[in-house]
Amino acid sequence: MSITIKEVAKEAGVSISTVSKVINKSPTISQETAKRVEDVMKKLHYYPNLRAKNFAQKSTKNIIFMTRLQKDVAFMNPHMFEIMCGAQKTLAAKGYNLSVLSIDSDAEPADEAEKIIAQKSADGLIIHGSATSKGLSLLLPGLNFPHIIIGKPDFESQLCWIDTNNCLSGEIATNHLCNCGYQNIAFLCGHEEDQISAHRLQGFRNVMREKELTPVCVRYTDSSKDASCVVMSEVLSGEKMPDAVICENNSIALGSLKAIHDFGLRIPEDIGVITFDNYPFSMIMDPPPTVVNIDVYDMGLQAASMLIRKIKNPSLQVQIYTTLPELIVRGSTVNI
Amino acid sequence: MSITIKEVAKEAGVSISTVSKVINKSPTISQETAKRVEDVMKKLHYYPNLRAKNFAQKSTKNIIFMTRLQKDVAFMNPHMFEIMCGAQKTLAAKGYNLSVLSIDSDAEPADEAEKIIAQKSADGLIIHGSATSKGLSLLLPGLNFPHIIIGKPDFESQLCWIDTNNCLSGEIATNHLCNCGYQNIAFLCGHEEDQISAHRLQGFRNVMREKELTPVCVRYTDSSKDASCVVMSEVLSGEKMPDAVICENNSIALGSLKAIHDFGLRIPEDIGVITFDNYPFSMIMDPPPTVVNIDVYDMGLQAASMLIRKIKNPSLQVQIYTTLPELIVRGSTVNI
DNA sequence: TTGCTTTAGGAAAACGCTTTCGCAATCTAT
DNA sequence: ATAGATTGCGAAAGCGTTTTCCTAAAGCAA
Repeated sequence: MSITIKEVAKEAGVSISTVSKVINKSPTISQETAKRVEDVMKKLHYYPNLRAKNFAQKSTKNIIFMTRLQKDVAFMNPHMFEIMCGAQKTLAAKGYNLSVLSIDSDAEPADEAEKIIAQKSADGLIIHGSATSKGLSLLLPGLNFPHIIIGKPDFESQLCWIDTNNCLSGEIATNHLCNCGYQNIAFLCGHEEDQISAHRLQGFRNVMREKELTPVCVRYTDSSKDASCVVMSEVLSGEKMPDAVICENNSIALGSLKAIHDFGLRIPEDIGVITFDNYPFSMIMDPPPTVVNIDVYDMGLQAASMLIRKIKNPSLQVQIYTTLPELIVRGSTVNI
Repeated sequence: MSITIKEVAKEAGVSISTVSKVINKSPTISQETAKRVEDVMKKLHYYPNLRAKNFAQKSTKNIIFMTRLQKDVAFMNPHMFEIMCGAQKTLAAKGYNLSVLSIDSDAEPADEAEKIIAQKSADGLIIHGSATSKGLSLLLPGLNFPHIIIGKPDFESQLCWIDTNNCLSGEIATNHLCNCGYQNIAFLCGHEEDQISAHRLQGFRNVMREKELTPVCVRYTDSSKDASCVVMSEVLSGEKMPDAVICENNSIALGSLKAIHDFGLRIPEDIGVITFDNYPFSMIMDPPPTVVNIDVYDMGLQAASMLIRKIKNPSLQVQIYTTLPELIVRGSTVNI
């Protein structure tokens, strides 16, 4: 058997309460006693049994990251893991553990959450947008269990959540183009119902109106390289030639780049291109595109620290944190 | 306070031992009693307190995935997360939890492992190659703690581990080219000291010798698009023109593709290209390359199930599992 | 000195389960 | 009918901590 608080107590000639108090740095123990006990702990390689500790303290120091995982998700959605890494970092620093729970595709997140809470297997929940549901949004507010929702802009609830401001991203992109001197700007959207796309477009329109500029056009396209290449070709053949284009996502940017090359136009001299989010493959695009990015790692950091604050101070009210988009200027835009 | 086994016992008119036995499906309880207790549990929304259970059972049903995380790791190394996802899936199915622990860059993995074990905060360890060390390899065998190492071919120890067979991958790639009819094959390696690169090259040499073919050349290059583009150009300008090239990684393939295009050669008709590992960005390469891939998700599945077997049957001896590479034929090779 | 306050440390209950052991009650074989 | 085996359930100890009280000793003011 491994060594327990009892052995430490005996070896140090004190009671187990005293050892426990030393472990937990209670102020009612004298310096000398504490020192003596600590020395014994070191000598015996004693570490408190976390299971017993959690049980006695009625806490787990465990945070569950609820999400939906499936094969290839890491390839398709690295952002989710960046968030997770950020969260893990903050949590570890605060003495918490992060564990990962995938909700099966046919399971209801609310049921899983209920079970976690009833089982007391975590002190808090970080819920990724992919694992949210109507049921969850109805359940959580009544439960008074620390949690935070990440990145589901259309998830209506009075919960703590953290998200990006895609409208602002659209504004930043547009402003950057204008500041570079581009004036005739086209906007290539993803699906019409997509909230993210809609918000980015909104930001674009805001700035254009403010600057009293008229968009060359706003076009919707499938988020595939081929489809967006076709759409971009049409735009370039249109009556009004743009000198810059905002692509709502990386796939669209990829298609657009191809169309522009096929037209024999130079980027960024003849036409500027800007898109959103920093995907790994954007580095191999030619030229690497200027993007408006959000720091998802930082989102994870923030989410975790909001959660910890909530755990330590349960009376804390609903909080919303919005990560600020950052402009990363690369080869697809330039001052003209 | 939330509801405990005691309330269930009282409500069902049985002792708490009986309830416990029902929870744990002990065969010494009659059908009727079990049914009655289960009904009460449902009615009261009772779930056993996992903290208490873990404490009493001296287990945690928790597996720690030890690795090194840092900003942008999800972008740079999606494979690690695919492994994690696979592991999570198996673990969840077996009633285990997966938690993620990142070893700080200046910390020694052995110390962390020792602490986990002493604290009894997990039943087993999945150790990613990035979080291994000499110290760990010395520590673990003596500890008799269930663990498994993933994907560090140069990590010498008598531990359970799981890995890929890169030599075999090299053989598969070479065989595929030969089967297509390519005969004059060049091989572009990464760094000379890199084990993975060396093994793939070894596989190439094995097959070439076996088929009594002579490599056009074997060249080392930096794993950057530009460097490998230069090297590939040199190869193409060499005295013996290859009709196929094996690129040891995706970056090298990218550079090679560019060089080949610049030379006005057609892929796959004039020259075949094959590389390794299925990165997301390989889909946007032109043409999408044929690759020899390893199913890392499956690696995670396997790792977890080996670990569970070891936990349930501690006398199990050292096991090594090697994932089989799979050929994914895409547009960069063809029968000629 | 006396009585009061402060301080340091110990005794024991508590946390909510599991598990061992024992004991009736029932069944089975003779 | 009786002894032995079997079955179904309960009593209680145990898991390794924390935490609440309590007490003895020390400090202090008068």
